[in-house]
Amino acid sequence: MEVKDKKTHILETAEELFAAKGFEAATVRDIADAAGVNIAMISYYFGSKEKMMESLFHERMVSTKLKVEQLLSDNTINPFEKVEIILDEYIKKVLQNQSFYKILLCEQVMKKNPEIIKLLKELKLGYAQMFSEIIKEGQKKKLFKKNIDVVLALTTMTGTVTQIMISKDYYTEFNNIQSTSEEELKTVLHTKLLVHLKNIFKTILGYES
Amino acid sequence: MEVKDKKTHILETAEELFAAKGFEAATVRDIADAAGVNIAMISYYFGSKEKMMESLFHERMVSTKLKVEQLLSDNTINPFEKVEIILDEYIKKVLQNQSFYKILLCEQVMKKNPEIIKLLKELKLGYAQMFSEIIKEGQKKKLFKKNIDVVLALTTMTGTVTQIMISKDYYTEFNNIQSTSEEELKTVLHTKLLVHLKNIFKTILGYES
DNA sequence: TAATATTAAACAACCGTTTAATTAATTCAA
DNA sequence: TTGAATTAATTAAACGGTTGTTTAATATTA
Repeated sequence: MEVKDKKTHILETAEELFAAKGFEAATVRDIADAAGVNIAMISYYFGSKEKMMESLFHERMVSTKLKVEQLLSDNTINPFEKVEIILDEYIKKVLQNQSFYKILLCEQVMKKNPEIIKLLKELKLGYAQMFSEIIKEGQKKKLFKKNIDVVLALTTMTGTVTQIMISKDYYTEFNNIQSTSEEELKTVLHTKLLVHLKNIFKTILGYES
Repeated sequence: MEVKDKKTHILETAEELFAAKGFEAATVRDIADAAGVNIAMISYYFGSKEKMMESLFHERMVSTKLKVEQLLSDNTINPFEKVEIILDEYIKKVLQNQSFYKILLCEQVMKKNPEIIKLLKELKLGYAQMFSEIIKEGQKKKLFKKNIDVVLALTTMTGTVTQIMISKDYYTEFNNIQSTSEEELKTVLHTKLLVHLKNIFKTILGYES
């Protein structure tokens, strides 16, 4: 196996264990064992356990921003369709990278690693700024109402999707669909969440289709 | 100081440290030092660090269920007003017990302690059941629409409020209100969240005031 | 006097990281 | 293409420090 593949493999293993046990409880021995490498390799490759976590965040967060930026400048799509695309992309991303978003959630609670909270702040404010411009565009075209709370709107999006992720077992149990496979459940949740959030955002934005 | 007061004091100190550092990172020495007691007192009073955590959850979760149960059986209040009360009470509770709800959030992610996830499951499903009955009542009176996804609705409530709690610094920064005190901010957030969620729930329930 | 509360010290186990030795891969003149 | 020289990768073992918990002695209260 190549060096880069090995680093990636360790990072993916660490991601799963951090999500399942938390950063502190997932020991470097756990991670090394699960990845099938020597303990010393983690310091050798990443410098430290903490820097490994930072590497993970860098790895996972670079790809996020690009798509929204190019979406923003597309004049052939109307503002609410842009919102729909953002909702769809976000739901997809969270459901397909649940481990990382679990880690992200806990990291937002603790705010312990300065490098990570810096990265997160940039991403969040940048995201809010871009979303804000879509809203402004919609307001100019008289499609959206005035005085929309951008952060509150995005909070409902991230909050709802994140919350479903960490409590999907209650969802299946309450709705008696425990038998469905993980992959099926993802599809169901994606569809349900998208319809749910679209309706909510129509209200938030004052948009009438 | 009485024994019960002392136990409560330790538990409150632990609560703050668990929320700030996480369960693993907050050591019994941290907690004992911060509470001004000997390390051995934690095992003496609670049995172990883990059981101390369980004590905290028992302590914080008993008071939650009662209010909603008596609300349910009150026939003088119409269904949407009941929903409004639930929203108001939940927002208040989270904003006033942020440390606990941060711990709760992380614990939902990890699902490590069986005793806690059992408690949580009971509470969540019970809550959903009661909320479901309010919705049924509203549907019978032709106030709410059919086919309402109860869990999804509650998810938006808990998700939005929880997410605001862990990212309120972005809220203040984006809206340029960093100068406001913590207590003022709570009031502002309570008001904003309540209006925001009321509108959302009108959509979700199909209720027209 | 008996039960309870509190303490400092010690316990074994585990933590993340480093070391020093060994193996594997790469480089490059012949 | 070969084979010595150099660099990189991998290992087991050890490092000092910290972890949650317990002990045995002392102080406090009933």
